Amino acid sequence: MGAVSASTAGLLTRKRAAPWEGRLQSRGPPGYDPVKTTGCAPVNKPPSRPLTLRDVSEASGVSEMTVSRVLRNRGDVSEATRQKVLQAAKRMGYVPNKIAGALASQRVNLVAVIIPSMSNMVFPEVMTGISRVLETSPLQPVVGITDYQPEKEEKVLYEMLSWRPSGIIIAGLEHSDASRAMLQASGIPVVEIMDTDGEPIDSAVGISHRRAGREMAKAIMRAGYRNIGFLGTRLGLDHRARKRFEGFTQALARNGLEIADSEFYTKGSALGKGRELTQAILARRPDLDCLYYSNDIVGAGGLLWAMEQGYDIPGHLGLAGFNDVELLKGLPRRLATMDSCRDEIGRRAAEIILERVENAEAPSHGKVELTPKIDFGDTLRMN
Amino acid sequence: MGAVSASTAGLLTRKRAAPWEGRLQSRGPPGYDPVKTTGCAPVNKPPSRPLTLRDVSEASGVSEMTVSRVLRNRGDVSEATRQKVLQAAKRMGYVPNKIAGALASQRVNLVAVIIPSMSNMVFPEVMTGISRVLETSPLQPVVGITDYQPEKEEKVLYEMLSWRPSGIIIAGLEHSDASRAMLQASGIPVVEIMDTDGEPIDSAVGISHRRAGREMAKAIMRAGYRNIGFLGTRLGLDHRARKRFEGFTQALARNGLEIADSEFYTKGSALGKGRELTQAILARRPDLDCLYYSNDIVGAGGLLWAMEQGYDIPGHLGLAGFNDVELLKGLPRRLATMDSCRDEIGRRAAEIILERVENAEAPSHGKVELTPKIDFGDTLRMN
DNA sequence: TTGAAAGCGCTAACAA
DNA sequence: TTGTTAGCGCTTTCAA
Repeated sequence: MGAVSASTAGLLTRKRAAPWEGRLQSRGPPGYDPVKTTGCAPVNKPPSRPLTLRDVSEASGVSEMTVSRVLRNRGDVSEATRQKVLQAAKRMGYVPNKIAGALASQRVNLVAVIIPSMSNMVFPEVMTGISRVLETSPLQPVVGITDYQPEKEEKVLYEMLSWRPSGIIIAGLEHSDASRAMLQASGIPVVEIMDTDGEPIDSAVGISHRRAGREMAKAIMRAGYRNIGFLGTRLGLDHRARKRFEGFTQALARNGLEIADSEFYTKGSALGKGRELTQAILARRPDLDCLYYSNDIVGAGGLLWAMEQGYDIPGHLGLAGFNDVELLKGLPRRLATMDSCRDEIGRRAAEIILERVENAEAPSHGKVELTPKIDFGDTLRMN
Repeated sequence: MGAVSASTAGLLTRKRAAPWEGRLQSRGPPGYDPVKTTGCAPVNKPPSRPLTLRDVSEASGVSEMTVSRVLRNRGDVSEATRQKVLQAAKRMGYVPNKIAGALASQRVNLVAVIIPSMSNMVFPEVMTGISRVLETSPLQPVVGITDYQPEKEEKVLYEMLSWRPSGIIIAGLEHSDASRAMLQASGIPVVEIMDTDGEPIDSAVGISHRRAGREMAKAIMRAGYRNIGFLGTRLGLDHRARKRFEGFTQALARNGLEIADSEFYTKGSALGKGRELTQAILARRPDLDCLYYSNDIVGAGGLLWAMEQGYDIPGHLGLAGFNDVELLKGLPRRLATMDSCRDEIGRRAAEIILERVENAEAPSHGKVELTPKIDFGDTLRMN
């Protein structure tokens, strides 16, 4: 997702400042009629130069400053003047220049959101949570993608910081030294999301993936499974998947067990890979009685394949994934999984940014660790 | 997806201007060491005020102007001065202020990309195509989401235009009058994507969804199916789905057929809905011999359900979707579908923007209509 | 090769 | 309630 949605405070509705009085602002298009108005589009001279406040000022016979005030509904302006300005702006199709506004006010109502990928549905869902909260404010999210690469994270971060956003939400706690330095030096609120296994730079909201791995291991062992395989993306790029794996093996180890076998993949359709890898691992180790997948999509592939093969699930073969993706709701059986609290992570992160932007003195929240719950679905014995 | 990736031209590598000489610029972080450098993070005084060019100028004893030149590698600067400036900038952790730069140069290297949603995997895939092309240039995509709502499109568009981007890529050909007016008045290149059934404002890249619907109808009829049902999202919000439906029914009509029954949904897990709706429609009309879905995900749900029920596919029941999503590759059978050319649409759109940004005189490309191909998969008879 | 001056379009702060 | 005056941090332009 990306820069999203203006909020609704209305120039045209005369709504005066919201909670953001004096610190933040927002408004809808003054220069254009509401949706579906037919006819009366703005004057149609192909403009060589974009319109400025001065143009509106001249056209309306009101000083630039007052025009500016009307357009932001700040300060007291007489209703008459107000209308004059609004009409002129609307007629001309004036769109304010935020570049200039931001430079003058030293205030940029953007929140940089830096995430590894958009193809992994987890991140769009986090974005949804973020957007929902920011929509109630004048802040807008702007997204940068890192493709799980620290070098790219560095570049994207640098690029975003050069726009002087009001806050940063960034996935993960692992960053290059340079990235950490930039974040530290930025002087704006930073919320690291998705993970709490590590030291946040400022605040962090997420779950402990080590713990998630441990909990799932415990549930699996409690259900009596003993020969356990692990399937997933190649670890290393994805710190959170790696931490789940670590937590998982650690919990097994505490009970004197270890992973019997594992399969990893790097690219390709996750669902398709789930099939292939499951087939491969079970061909090699037909004695396996439980498979833990690094995410629900590979898990779903495995489930489909295993069902076709007629495996007794969860009786002789248990299956578990991670993420609680929406997609699972349409599978023939509900795959056991663990909610990764994506929506709440997004919302909490955005709330922290909002709070810090409104009150620069507000203290860091430190780590906010959410607790994911196991959903046994139909693919794991329950005890 | 969102603002993505800087390109790689290197301050530190002395690479002089690329094809963008004089019009565009880009560079990597000067103030920070490359990834994983340990130690020597920038000086760590919590900065009350972000650093400016003047700070670097003072620290290096070089005029602001020359510092600016070095940092953008523009104009001739002696190697000695160059090094002095670079070192100072790096040591201090200076990050240039693009707000100021953009205001002064009247140039903003951003391309606004306005799409309905991120949850529909179609759009992230288009974004990937766009990013891949823009990465070779100094332009960066910035995304706005409309949730399929014209009012929101208007707001997002207004918001984005107020940042004075260099170009706009926007999904669809249907916009409110106000939005059209803004696009027209913006004076920047506009590429409407995904659809070619209609009149573009400037350029358009996409496929004809009416034609896509017709082609699928013809293929279905050619294969001998006669009692055809339609399942999908409620039409109206999604113009492209509606156009496919129209094309589909139109082609049937030409052969004296019409849709025997249909089911629509608005929200919920698409896969889950695919199951439910398929069950519902076949319960009501057991005589149906083919189902056309408005997208592959609902189609996949239907396929899974129908297979469980033991339907003879494609013998007694044909199934077809639309979009060619990656996900299908892991299903027990390959659902018949049609590629929507998402990657190419993204790439072509970005290329058009690039061309127009480099050469303001370049003519509009008008409509670029791509041709999707039917993939019969395993769920449609081929004759 | 370097520097000085003049804005870019807007808003903060103050004056009227 | 309205207007005036200075910038915001950078780049353009022109002069040295």
